[in-house]
Amino acid sequence: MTVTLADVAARAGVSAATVSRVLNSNYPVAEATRDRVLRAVAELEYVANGPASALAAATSDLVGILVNDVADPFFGILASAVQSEMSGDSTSGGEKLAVVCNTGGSPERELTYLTLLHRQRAGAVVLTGGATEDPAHTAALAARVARLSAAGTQVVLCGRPPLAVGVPTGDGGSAEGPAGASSASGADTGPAPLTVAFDNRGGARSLTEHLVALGHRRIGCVAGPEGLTTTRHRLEGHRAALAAHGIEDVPGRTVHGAYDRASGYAAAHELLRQDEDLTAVVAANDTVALGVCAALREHGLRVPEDVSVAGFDDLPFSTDAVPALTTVRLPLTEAGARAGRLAMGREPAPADGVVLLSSELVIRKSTAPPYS
Amino acid sequence: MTVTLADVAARAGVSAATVSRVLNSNYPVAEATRDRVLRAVAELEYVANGPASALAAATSDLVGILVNDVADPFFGILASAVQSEMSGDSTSGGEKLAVVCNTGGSPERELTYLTLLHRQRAGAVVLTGGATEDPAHTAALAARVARLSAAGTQVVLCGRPPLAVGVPTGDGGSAEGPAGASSASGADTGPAPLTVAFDNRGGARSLTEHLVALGHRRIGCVAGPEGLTTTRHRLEGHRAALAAHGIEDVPGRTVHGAYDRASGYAAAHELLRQDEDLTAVVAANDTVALGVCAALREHGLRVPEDVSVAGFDDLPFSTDAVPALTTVRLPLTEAGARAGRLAMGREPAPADGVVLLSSELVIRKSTAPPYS
DNA sequence: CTGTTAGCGCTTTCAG
DNA sequence: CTGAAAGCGCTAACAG
Repeated sequence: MTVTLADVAARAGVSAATVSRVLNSNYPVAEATRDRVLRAVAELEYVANGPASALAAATSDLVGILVNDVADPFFGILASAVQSEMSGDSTSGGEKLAVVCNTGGSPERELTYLTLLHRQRAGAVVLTGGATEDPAHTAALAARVARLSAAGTQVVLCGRPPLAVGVPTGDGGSAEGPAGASSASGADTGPAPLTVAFDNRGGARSLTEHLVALGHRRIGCVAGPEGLTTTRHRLEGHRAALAAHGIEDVPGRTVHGAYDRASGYAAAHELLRQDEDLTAVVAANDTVALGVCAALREHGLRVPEDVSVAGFDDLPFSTDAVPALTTVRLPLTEAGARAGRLAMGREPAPADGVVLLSSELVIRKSTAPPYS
Repeated sequence: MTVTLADVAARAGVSAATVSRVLNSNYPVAEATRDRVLRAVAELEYVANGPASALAAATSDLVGILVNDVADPFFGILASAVQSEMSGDSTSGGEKLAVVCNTGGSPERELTYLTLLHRQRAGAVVLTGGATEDPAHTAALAARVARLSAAGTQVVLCGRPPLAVGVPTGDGGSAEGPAGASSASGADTGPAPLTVAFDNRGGARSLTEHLVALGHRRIGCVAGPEGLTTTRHRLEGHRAALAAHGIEDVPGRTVHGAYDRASGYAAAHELLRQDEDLTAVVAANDTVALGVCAALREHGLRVPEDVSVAGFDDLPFSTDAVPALTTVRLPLTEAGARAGRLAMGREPAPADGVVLLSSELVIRKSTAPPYS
């Protein structure tokens, strides 16, 4: 049936052990023998059995990348960067199978994938995007991550805050109830989770401050879904800017919604219904901003003459929008690349395990001084 | 160290076989026993060893999705659809690890991933996006796919034409040279590769015909990268429309480039240099069309008053562009879903193994009759 | 319904 | 430098 190591060994006239050694090049083998083996491998079109190697070696060449939504360029860019850094880029022959898993923003699927990856004994896992803040989920996630770490898997969080550590068993409140008889205490805590975070708070703050500096006072805010770290941080930054300038944070001026265009569209309508005289709107991200612009246009409002609109992330299409979007640029590619390198141990981890990437305000055409 | 099946068996007071049976629920087990086992699993926080199962059962729960560029929404949408259909959607407990692999458009990486997936004994693999037409690569790809099929992996091509079959060993020309002593002849050819293809040719043709019907005669064409099936098909459709209406296909009016914005931007400048009087431009896809629009605007040309522009794919942002893009809608989500179902054997395969999905012309604001 | 018995294909000491 | 042998953790016949 399918060609095995033994077949190759037989054809090359050596032992299986030798074939294994040349294939993994982790042990000295005579030049001549190596050639013979390699030839046999080619002739037989041998393809190693990954599961078998993984089982025997207790480690696999699989590394995972979790994203909230593959169809969203934000994650696509991040994933692409992480991935190209993880795939053994022809440097060390260590071919890694870097795979991206789509959670669709569902906390359950996130946990499921983590388990699946753990099952496969993945060498590393990077979790991208904002984290759900529900306590039960946070606890479950921390537990999964701890187990992964204990199993030797390097976990890297990218685009979300560091995980609260030291969450041992026996916590109250959690729905599940893993009982006592667990493994030994302490000891094997594997590699500590690392983090590459964005300065969402600072970015949002400077964005709103830009608007305030322009003269805006009645600023609407289309925030992301509630219960997501990213949403909270951006909102906090926005509010901090408002507070710093003595502008009242009117509740009705903030609306929550998904990170997509439809949500921006609906939110803008809602915002306008609450307060017809808004002079500016900060959106949860660029995609949402596009939806906001569309809704505004339908109301006969011009951007930025009548209402200024700002996005967040600076995705590629933002520059093509009409008018080009004022936004906050997040170093997505750098973040992904560093997360990938950290995961592969190709970059020294910072002492506190956290890399904070700064954001940059990008002023384009969608914001201007208020008309009236 | 890590908890194994045996540990669970011991704790539950049963044999390993029984634990395996309740975990895989593929064999009758007494209710009481099952509960006992499940409890032990929970208490011990047991996570099965995937590689070990895969080795013993000779199949893994890994399924792969190859895409040219995760950061491109076209692939993101496709991948997302395929993936949600592949992940055991809570129906049958069969949790699959659906992973997407980013080839970055590189033929070599495509082959590498195929090998890696084969190594992992993936249960299914879907290859998305246009295929490279280089003969050497096509042969290598066909060989890899044949080997995957022989290994029992269901291969599905999505968004690319069916693979030419019957490519046995001993072909001339190929760079590599797998020698004789291969396996037995014929016999175990596993599941035949399936295909879900788009009607790129027809879509492109109707798009150009729309332009011709509007009165355009000097139509520029920004085609995708050469040597890609998708590029060739769309170009053929465009030319067929031209020919059908007796319009000369001036060579200088077609420019090739990548499927990205920058390429559209550069191509439009190039096109304008060749022929200042172009009245319309059909772009390789929507993203490219955006680049074309930007370049046109820089030239002081209005869309669609001075020059009409059309895209392809109908990605989400096309409707938000100003003006909204006339384009050809490809049923991306349906294609991905069907490919996923086909891969999982959840949908009967058509007799000839090919599902052809039709495209639909979407007329919006970026095309209009020529000015002069 | 449940336990026993063999491996799955590879890596890895441990001796040559 | 190379071979022999002992599993890695799980599944899959077979017997009970």
